[in-house]
Amino acid sequence: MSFKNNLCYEASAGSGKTFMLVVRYLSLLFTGASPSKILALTFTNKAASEMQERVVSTLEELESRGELDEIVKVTSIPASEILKQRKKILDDFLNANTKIMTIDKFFTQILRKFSLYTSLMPDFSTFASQHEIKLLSRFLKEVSVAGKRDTLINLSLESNKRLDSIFALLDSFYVKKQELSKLKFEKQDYKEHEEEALRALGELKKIVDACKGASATVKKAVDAESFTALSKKTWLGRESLDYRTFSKCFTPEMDSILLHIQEAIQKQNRAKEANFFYALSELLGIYEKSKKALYMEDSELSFSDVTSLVHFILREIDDSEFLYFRLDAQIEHMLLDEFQDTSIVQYEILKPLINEITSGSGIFENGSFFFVGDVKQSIYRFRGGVSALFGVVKEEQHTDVEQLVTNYRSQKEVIDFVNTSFARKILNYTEQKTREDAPGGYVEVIQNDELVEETLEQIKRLIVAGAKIDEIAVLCATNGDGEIVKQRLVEENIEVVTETTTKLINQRSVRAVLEYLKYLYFIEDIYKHNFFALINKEVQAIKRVDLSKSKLFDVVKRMIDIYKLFKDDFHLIRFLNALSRYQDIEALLFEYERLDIEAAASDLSGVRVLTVHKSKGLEYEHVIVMDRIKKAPASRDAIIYEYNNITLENVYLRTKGRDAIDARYAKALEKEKALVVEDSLNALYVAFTRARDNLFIICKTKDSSFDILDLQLGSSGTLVCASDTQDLEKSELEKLQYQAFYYGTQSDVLKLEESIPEDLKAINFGLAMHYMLEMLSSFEVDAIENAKKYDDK
DNA sequence: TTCGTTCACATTTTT
DNA sequence: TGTGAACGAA
Repeated sequence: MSFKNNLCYEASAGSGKTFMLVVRYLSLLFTGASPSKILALTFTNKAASEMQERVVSTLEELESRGELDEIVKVTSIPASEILKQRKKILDDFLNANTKIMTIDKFFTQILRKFSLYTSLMPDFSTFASQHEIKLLSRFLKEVSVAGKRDTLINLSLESNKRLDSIFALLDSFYVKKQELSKLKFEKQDYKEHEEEALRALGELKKIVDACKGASATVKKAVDAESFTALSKKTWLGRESLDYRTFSKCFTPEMDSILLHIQEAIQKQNRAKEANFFYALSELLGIYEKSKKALYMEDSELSFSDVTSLVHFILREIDDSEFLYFRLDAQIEHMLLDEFQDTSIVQYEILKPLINEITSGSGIFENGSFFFVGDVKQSIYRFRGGVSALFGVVKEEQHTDVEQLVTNYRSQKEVIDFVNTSFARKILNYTEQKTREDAPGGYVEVIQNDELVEETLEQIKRLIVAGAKIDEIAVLCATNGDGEIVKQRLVEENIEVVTETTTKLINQRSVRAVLEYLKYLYFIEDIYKHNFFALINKEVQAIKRVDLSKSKLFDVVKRMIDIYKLFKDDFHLIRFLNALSRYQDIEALLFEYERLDIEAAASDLSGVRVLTVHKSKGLEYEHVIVMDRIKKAPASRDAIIYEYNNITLENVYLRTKGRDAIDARYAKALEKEKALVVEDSLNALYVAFTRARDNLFIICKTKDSSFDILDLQLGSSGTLVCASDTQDLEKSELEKLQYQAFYYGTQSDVLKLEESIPEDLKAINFGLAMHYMLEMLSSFEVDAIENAKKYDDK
């Protein structure tokens, strides 16, 4: 096998994706590529640091690592030669400015480099989102100035949407701006269609009125004063009115009237939708302008701002050849992880670079392109990920495709279960193969509406069977579910590590404090009631506090004393700590939504509780997948984006019942629904494939998220947890290796062990220093403190 | 008994 | 935006 310059792996769960990424990376190093010219992009910081660490640890222990054989195969360099070079390669890697990072970080770096093209200062900071309240007020001001207030008000009234949801839609348009630019929206008249529909309804009414045995129901059915009332009638979706309600009065003429009404409504819907999108795109310009003004002012960008700006810079600026040249000079090889989660814009940004690399001309003569992913594990559509991109890109770039089909993670029973569960549900599902030395495993599907209790039972059962507590993971659908499980386990004195991301400000105790402060500030009874509800006490009067005279911290502390609240509550202690960053109560009340601090993590050791989404890329000996406690929310994205492969073909406004009347809309809706089903299937696939040995699935009887899989209740295999003797052997083995490392005779090993920590520290310090100096706004002592704070996230 | 309508109600995933 | 319960009518 020779090195392939343009290669992709379809890597199903547990098939050694990270292994192959590391092999690829190292193969490049061993064939002479400079580490600073290899761009390796991941989606999470966790994955990026894991890869960085794996590269180092693999190099350190290369002679005993499986990667070595694979590198030999890929590079055709003999093992002895590779081992000879190992130390130099490792040194080079540690000393180089490596480019293993998240895709967002990469884009942020590009933007910093070229920020002047957008009149931005390079020291901007990035957040998940911009300051919403500020943005909103700015936007409203700009709308006024532009004389578009009527547009906004009409849009809100006619679509029956509140300002905040309009705002959300604007943002959604902003994110997809580039894709939407191909679609044109025009203003249309819809009133004529409404009149037409009502006129036809009148005819229907006449027939019913003339009918002697007409029931009250049928009379009510054809009674509608307005178009809105008419559009709510459920019979509109019928093919014929020849059914119970109309039966006594039915004439064939009624059906032709029905058809007539349906056509009018369809036209009205389409016209209104066109108007809606027209108005939305009119306001989009203002929205963008406000966003821009705000991020210039605050030097604070959201992730989507960064992406959108980078796209703008690389596309719109005349000098783009020069820009790419500057980028290119630093990148020859590209490795993309989890490619199925990439969004269209992200790909559009990378595309010119990839094209250059795959065409193999100029400085890219020796360049290479490589990506891995698994469309079955695409669960980030809501964030813009388009899994169809995977297939399109491998066609577009004529990439060699290889499948990794052996699962090195799980035992046979788990793999068999996953195969049978998903083979009939996922199109073109490739069966995963079991590795020979993993014939065991245990899977049980349990139905019990007491989800949390059942989960607890299974955890106890695992512990009794000898499972180590750190090797047990509970995967749930939402962060809230995770919190509930955690609390229950704590009650049972079982140690828990929550990896759910629950914001500090969502904690009960913190919310109570906030409600209390809101009451002091706004003096609205609602906050008082909220406060006492949150602390489980009878509502009583709250003593007023002069907020201008007391320090925020003291006010809160006194209040905690008075109400004897939440003793030893870690969340509250964290919150008190965070209070110092707010100057006064106003700053707090208007800014706290953006407080990004996460709730205090519990123990270091214990049962892992996390969401399925969080669990991606992780693995555990024993996995319990718990059904969602609450029922799934109804799909409520107001805009349906219709894709054909990766091209945005059309947008629709989600309207109840419209699918019965409008075939085009029905098709788009069906596609959207299929994608939603695919998302939930993929989420389950991710969840099930986290398990190495034992997998428990706990379903409820109604509205179960496992319904789509038609699982059989029952168990297969035998429940075995790593026994004590095995554990002993294992730890002894580890110990031996460890000692050899320190007291071994090979001097180079010893030297390596000594030099790495220092080198890393020195390198990191150097990088940090360099970066800090870059961020320095002026050569003054005060500026240093500021520069130190800039985080290159 | 069954069909149809209306009303009240519940409600996510994250770089 | 769906969905189950409750109610009303055939």
